[in-house]
Amino acid sequence: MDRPTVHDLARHAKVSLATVDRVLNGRPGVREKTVARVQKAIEDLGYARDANAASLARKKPYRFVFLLPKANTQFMAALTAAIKNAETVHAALRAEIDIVQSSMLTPEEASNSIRSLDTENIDGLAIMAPETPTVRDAVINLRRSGIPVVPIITDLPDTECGHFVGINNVAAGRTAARLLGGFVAHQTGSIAVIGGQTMSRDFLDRRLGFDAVMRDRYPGLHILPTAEGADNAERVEAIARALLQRHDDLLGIYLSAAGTSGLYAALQDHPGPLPKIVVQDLTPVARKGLETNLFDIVIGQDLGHVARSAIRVMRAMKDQLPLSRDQERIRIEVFTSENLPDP
Amino acid sequence: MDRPTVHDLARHAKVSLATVDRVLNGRPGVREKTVARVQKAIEDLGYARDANAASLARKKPYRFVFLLPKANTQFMAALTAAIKNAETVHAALRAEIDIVQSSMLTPEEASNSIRSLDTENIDGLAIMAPETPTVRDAVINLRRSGIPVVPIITDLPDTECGHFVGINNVAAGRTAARLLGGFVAHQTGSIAVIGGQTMSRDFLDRRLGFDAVMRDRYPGLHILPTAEGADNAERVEAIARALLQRHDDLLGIYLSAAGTSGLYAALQDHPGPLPKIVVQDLTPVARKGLETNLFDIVIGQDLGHVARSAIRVMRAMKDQLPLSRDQERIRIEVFTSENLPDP
DNA sequence: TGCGTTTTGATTGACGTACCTCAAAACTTG
DNA sequence: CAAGTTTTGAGGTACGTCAATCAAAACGCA
Repeated sequence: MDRPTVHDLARHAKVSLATVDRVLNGRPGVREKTVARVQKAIEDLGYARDANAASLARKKPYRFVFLLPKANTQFMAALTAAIKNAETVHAALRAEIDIVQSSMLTPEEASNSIRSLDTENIDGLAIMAPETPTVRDAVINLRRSGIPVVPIITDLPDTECGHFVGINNVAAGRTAARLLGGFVAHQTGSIAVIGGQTMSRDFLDRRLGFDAVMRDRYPGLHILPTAEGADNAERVEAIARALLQRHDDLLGIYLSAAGTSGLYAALQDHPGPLPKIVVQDLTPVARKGLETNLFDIVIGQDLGHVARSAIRVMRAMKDQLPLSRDQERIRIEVFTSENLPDP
Repeated sequence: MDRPTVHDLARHAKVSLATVDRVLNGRPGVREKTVARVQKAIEDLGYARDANAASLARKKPYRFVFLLPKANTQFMAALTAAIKNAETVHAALRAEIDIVQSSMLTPEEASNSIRSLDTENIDGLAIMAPETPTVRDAVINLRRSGIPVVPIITDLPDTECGHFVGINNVAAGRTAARLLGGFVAHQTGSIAVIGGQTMSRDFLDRRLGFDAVMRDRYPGLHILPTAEGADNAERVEAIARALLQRHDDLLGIYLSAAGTSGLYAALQDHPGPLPKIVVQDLTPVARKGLETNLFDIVIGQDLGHVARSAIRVMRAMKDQLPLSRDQERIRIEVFTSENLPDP
């Protein structure tokens, strides 16, 4: 009934402890046949490494890297803060976290920043990057060389990563549409969507979901062509001012990317009734927007949960531990001024 | 820079390892003066027990009890399932979980079920119970005798428990009001609230929040007197049918307690347009209600998170470990048919 | 002061894994 | 089949805590 140990593995596979250890920790010098025998024993006995004993015995801490795009947004500030905080909380896991921020505006920059990582001394990589072929190749390379890679915030499909840590962005867009639509469905008029970086998968997914629900559930509303805010507050502000001025039937705006403070500024000194506003991510200015009733809904994700989950997932991948899908699922959060958590 | 160990404590407090161990694990036979010296050393060095080493060395598992009201609702079924699941996920914590369900319909029953626990062999208690003076006294008794107690789902204020695991129910009610109000605010008509057990603090808090937001933000809507659904599907069904029949200006219903299947049944065969529906807790029937568009919004909380968090909190209290408020905060979830998680 | 009692010290062996060394055995290759 | 290389075995130490033992010291009390 007790959990099997390495000793049980050795006995069952008819090899020595040293060999089991070599297999478990990927050390060289074991014939394939023997590796297979040990792995069969792992299967047969349902062995799972005792995480407590492992991290106790381990001298060197794990070295995990978070590779993030360099952007001067409140969202990125909140994300890096959450990662740093997770490091201290997870001190028991003996994980050292490096946050690497590098410009990823072009596909070349993005894949270069992946390739320039010191892959020798890395136990895992959590990455937020645009989905381009070069990025995909660079990530697949890392995976093939045995390094756990976990996409966070924005998914990288078809990169053999196995697990994405972040919300379902299609569902987030759908939710935004449902709430915004529900608030204004009794009227006829137009709805605007302000987007971000075109290469960014998360933004594309959200728009996809938003458009689908608007089309199917609220056909009476007119969706304006998506404006490119480029995650930039000034651009977003200009776009928002133009929208407010030119469309007197504007019922709602969904800001599905960064640049929230631009929208806030535009709304702040707009005379007359405001459209319903849904924005993405509970940044400080988004919170202020809710508190001042300029914004109605904020769709978000718990960045602390994202950071902690990414660390757990990298560790589980590194040590071939099972992970609980249930615990690692990041939930879409819906904030109004009524349910803001304490800052 | 390394974390201090028991050896450092012993040296700093000028006592032996054995004495440090006695203090740390509450074993008898240490003078108060010496206890104080050791505790000062803990303070000075910022010592925190290494959870990995502790759970590795520990022979006997922790014994935690979840004391829940006996009720044949889908919510309770989901809660017990989540607790059982958390036990297997947290196998590494060496925690054995007992779920005790006992009737708590009267204050006497409730406090009796607390008193009848075998407090000798318990390392912590997670409790969901109505807030009555007798319950409060029983809980305070437990706390005074050194047993960690954690209220879950519904809070027990003023019981010296230190931490509540569950959502802010006032905020949940406020959120329900904001969304329901937002959906119907352009019309005039009435809104119904169906409640549950009167003694239940969570339900009272939700109604409080709901009423406040309705009053302040949507004064045009008429709130009908709260109907007592008693967490019972048949009663709720009867109430809902009566509401639908008698109030032809009924714009929305907030079901803030159990009995969701009754509401579902009443709506299912109601001819004509339906009011907007907000229900509490993502039970199977609530999910079906969203999928079939009978319900609009479900307010919930992640029961898996509640169960895991309660276990972590009990363990932290038992071992005097610090806990991360951030990680233990349970978030209010807002579900629509657009963001239902995979079952 | 001497007695018994309480408090403290010194020491030891788990717990399950990581990581290291050295030697023995099993293979390969010419 | 000998020489070299690769693979395997045997064994030990360490990680930080728990839990227990036994002896020594400090204390209270007559």
